[in-house]
Order: sequence, then C-alpha cells, then structure tokens
Amino acid sequence: MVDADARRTELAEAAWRVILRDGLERASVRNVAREAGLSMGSLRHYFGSQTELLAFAMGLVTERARRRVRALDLASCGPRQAAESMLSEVLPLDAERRAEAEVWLALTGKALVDPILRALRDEAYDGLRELCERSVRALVESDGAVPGLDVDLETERLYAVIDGLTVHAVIRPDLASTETVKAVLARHLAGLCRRA
Amino acid sequence: MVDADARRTELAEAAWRVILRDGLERASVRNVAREAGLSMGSLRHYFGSQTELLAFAMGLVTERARRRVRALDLASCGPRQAAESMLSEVLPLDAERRAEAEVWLALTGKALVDPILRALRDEAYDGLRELCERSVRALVESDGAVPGLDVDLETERLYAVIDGLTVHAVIRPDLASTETVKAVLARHLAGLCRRA
DNA sequence: TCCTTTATAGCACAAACGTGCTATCATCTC
DNA sequence: GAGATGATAGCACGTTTGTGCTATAAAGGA
Repeated sequence: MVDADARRTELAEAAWRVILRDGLERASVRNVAREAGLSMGSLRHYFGSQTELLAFAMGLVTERARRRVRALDLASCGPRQAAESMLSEVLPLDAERRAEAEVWLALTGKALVDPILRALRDEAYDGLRELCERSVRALVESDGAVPGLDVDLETERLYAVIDGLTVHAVIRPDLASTETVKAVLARHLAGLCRRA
Repeated sequence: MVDADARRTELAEAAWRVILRDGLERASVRNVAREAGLSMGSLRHYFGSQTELLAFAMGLVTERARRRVRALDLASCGPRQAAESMLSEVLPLDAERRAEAEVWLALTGKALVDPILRALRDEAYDGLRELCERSVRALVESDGAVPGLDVDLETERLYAVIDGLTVHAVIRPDLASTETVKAVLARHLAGLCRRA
C-alpha cells in the first residue's frame, strides 16, 4: 500500500518546482506529472482535477507555516518576543520560505478568479490577521505598549507590514534582504512598545 | 488616420476588463480582441505579440498612477500632508483604482517568470520606493519627525505598509475598506512625527 | 485618378491543454 | 491460489492558444 498523502505531497512539491521554474501557467497536469516522474494517469489517481492539485499545493504552503508557528516554544518569552518569533516564521527569511512565498503569490494571483483557491487564500489571510491581532492585543494588555493604541488599527497596520515585507522579499530579495526584513519587523514592534 | 496610441490604450483597457472578469489566463489575443470589438488580426496590427499587449497593459497602470501623483499641487502643504496626498494616489482608495491594483497584482504574478513584465514591475516598484524615500526624507529633514529615525529602515517600513495595504484592499475590500486604509496610512505617518 | 500605406479581417497550423477512458501491473484479502 | 482493490500508464477527443500568413477595405499623397 502506498501512502497516498505522502504521494500527494510529493506531487504538490513537484507543482511548486514547476511554478517556481516556469510559472503558474506551465503548471499543467502533464508538466507536473513529468516533474514528479509519474504519468498523467497516475497523477489523476490522486487528484481528480487540476484545480484539486493546485488547491492542495496551496494548502501545503499554509499548513507548513502554521506548523512552524505551532512548533514554537513561547512559554518563556514576553509578548514582544513572542510576536517577533511567530511573525518571523511567517516571513520569507530563508531561501526555502522565500520559495514558498513565491508559490503563494503566484497562486494568489489565480485566486483572484478561482473560487476554490480564493477560499483557501482567505482562510490563510484570516489566520495571519488573527496572528497579528493576538500579537497586538498581547502587547497592549501586557502594559508594555504605547498607551492609547487602537487595537484594530494597529492590527491592520502590522498585518500590512508583514504582507508588504513578504511581497518585497519575494520580488526584490536584493533590496529586502533577510536582515532588512528582520530589522523592519523589529523596528515596527519596537514602535508599539513604550521602551525602545 | 487612426490614433494608434489611443487604439492601443483601448485594447489595453479591454485586456484589463478580461483580466478582471475572467482572470489573466483568459486574457488571450482572441478574447481581448473580442472584448474590444476587434478582430485578432486587427489587434495584432497594434501589438506584435501577446507579451507586448500585456506589457502595455501593465505599463498603463503605472503610467496612470504616476500621472495622478504628478498632477498634485503640493506647493502649499507640509511634508506630512504631501506624503499623505502622494501615497493616497497610489493606494486603491476607490473602485477604479482597486480595479487597477487588481490588474497589477494579476500581472505581477506573471512577472515572477516573464522577464519583460518583470522589468516593468521592477521599474514601478523602484518608483514607489523612491516616493516613500522622498516622503521619509522630507519628514526627517523638516525637523518635525521623531528624532533618530533611520531613513532606509523607515523607507522600507513605509513601503511595506503601502504594498500590504494595497494587497489587502484588493483581496479583502470588506476588511480593508477605504476608510481603514486611509486611517492606517494616517496613523503610520503620524507615528513618524513628533506631534500626534 | 492612381498608387502606396494603413487598418481591419480572418484562415491555418502546430502545439498544449484538461479530462474521460481503458489497460496493465502490483498488492492485499480471504 | 483466486479475486478484489489500488497504482501506474497512456491514448484520444475536443478546445483553446499564439502566431504566421494572406486578403480586403479605407485613407492619403502624387
């Protein structure tokens, strides 16, 4: 018996590679199957349609990010350190995550029009927004924050910083280097706190 | 004689409509020509290839934004008001600009892989970055800014806020409403200034 | 008026695509 | 061992695609 879920993951990763190398429009059933070293028919044994394949590939990106965040041990950190750690797992700070983010952006483009991908995208963005909200709220309630902050506004602002940094890290890795991205995140969180 | 440039603009706008309605992958030569009420052959009289058409459509987005910014009369504003005005012209604050931004994001997805579109994208992002840098620098030099700001860091941070807000306004117009986007921008600029 | 350029139209071709379908081989169950 | 189920392979069909090409209508200059 073959581990069907592992096979699906392999195929989704093959789809990633094709998307990264040749673009989303080349991520056809044929090309992904060839990249994975399988036949078209075999791929279709695991994914009933191309949309199913792309949806799985998209879900894999978010699942990995979610898993990284969940794996963190935040018991011994204050709210600011916790926020920095969690958000660092979402940002594309190394080559692997930059690749994931690039795949994500490519699929997000298609999600503008495909309802299934859109649902996945919205779910992921809601999760990220919640992460930002939790971070802001924890800071505010910890009494270390600048007084008078509007939680909703600061959530949206932090959320924008994260997504903006993600976009920049993908399309201009030369300008938005790992160090720069880290520094901007740290600076922004510092701006929410009373002490520098 | 027909105004060739006006025709090209018409065709590019037809491409926008197809991209918005059916997605980038449906923006074929045939479909765009049909949307514009012309024949394939006629379209190809103005654009030698599909890439040329899409590149023109992409360039039109940035050109319009640039023109809006240039049309501003900033003589009588301080640096903070000037920054807010300029950046407001770049953000998708109404339906029309939201549509432009959506087209932009769709084409940006393809630019991850197409060198010609990538050059256009990079050029536009450089322009936006420069806008942010000018805004930050003007604030800092006007002596109204919080002391000790790192211009490069603040440029990248403002730049991230702008692009993050753009993404959110396109994909979640319900959450990132016009008012919210405006408020976040105002809040961020206020955070760079000494007085609230 | 004639001739050259421009504009529009549309056919033709090869390539790629998604998917329905059947066939073969392996693996597990009884 | 026989039969059922899962896994892999690949063909075939109808569409759509980008682009090369030719043909017709309009316009402008001599």
